[in-house]
Amino acid sequence: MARRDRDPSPVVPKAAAARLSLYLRFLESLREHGVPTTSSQKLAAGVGVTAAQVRKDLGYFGQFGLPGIGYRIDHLVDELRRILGTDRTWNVALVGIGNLGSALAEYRGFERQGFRFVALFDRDPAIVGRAFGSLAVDSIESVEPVVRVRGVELGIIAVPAPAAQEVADLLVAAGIRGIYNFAPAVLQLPPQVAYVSIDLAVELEQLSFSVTQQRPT
Amino acid sequence: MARRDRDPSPVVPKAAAARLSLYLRFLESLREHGVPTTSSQKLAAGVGVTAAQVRKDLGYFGQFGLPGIGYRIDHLVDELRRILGTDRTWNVALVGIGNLGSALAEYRGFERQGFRFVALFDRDPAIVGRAFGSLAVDSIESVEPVVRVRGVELGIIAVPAPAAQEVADLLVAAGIRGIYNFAPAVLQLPPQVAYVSIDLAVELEQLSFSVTQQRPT
DNA sequence: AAGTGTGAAGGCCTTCACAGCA
DNA sequence: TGCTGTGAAGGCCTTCACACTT
Repeated sequence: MARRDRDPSPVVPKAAAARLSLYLRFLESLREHGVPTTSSQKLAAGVGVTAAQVRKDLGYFGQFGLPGIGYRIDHLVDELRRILGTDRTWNVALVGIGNLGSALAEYRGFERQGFRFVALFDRDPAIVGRAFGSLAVDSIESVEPVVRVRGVELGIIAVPAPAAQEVADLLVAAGIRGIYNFAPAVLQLPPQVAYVSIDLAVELEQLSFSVTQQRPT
Repeated sequence: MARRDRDPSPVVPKAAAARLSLYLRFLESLREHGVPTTSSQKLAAGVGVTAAQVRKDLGYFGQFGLPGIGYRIDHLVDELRRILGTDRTWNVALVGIGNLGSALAEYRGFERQGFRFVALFDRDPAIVGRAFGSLAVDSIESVEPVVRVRGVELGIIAVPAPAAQEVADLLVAAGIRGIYNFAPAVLQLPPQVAYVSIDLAVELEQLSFSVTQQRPT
């Protein structure tokens, strides 16, 4: 007996989605140089993949190219932004204003892509109240009301590993929709909350592994 | 006609190597709690993969388990460190002492895994000379001699995107063996130089993509 | 009885190759 | 002619299943 609604939306390989951001970065830099169109070949060379892969990846989301011509950069940039969800502004909260958190709070790269910090939290009373630009650090106690009032949708966790799960639970309880975790810990989250995790030391270990194996990544 | 030396060393899936670090983190935390042994099942639950995957991944590097018992944690930690190359200390140089670079210079997580900063560089005269712990920031001009004299093997790039390739070239010319890049740029490097790249904003875009698709990563 | 190590099967992702369009 | 879009083929990675070990 056939099941209805089996796999309702197009299945996009996770790896393909990850490359979309790289394509977008490269297209933006081309646009800054006034280039009007490009090809899958040039795009591929710019981000270090094959031309077939570029076409296949874009093909999961629609038809954006012109046979014989290539891709109109303005158009493809708009489409990629829409697909990635960065054609709008996201309200972001940052929890943990230590070394890494402070740097993230001042990092300009997020804002450029449509991510805006609207709340900063820390547990340490010596840090609560400190100002970053026009934003003041709030106490971790006030996560729930602040997240709701300011319409925070994404949370960034930059606290020590032992506190990470607890912070994640707070953010989830406050209704956050996605978590970006820098703590070296694996978080347990409900399936409806999106999750991206980066462990800076793990990545560095991958480098020492590559060097040790005498093989470039 | 058969080719000699075809594929001389065991082929390890890249993804498998990446998980080794996660296994190591989890094992270290178990050890801190005084646990003497564990199983592929428990290890898998701790890092969010399947037990078969754990056994397969470890199987690429040797036989570390005891049938009926599991894995001796002390032993497996030592083996993983050896495999990942973190059973020794690595001398690391950090280039670009802005917000992110400053945070990385003070981040304790690297040292804990055997990575030691022995040189800091920046182009800005206002930053050169500033001290981080016992380390002073050197001018970018002195990369080559400093890298050679202090035996730097790995370089971390935390400069703006337009300067990243130039900095990478300097590090390569100085004889560095691996580069960890935080700049939102794709670097061209000779094949013998290992390469790991993280774009913090790209990862955040993956989060907004997941939320937009209403699908957890 | 419990749990590893591993060939075989399966599935997903990448590469190939070319029809079709500008 | 140049380049995209896309089925088909190929390859890599994951999952399965069980022989084997303690």
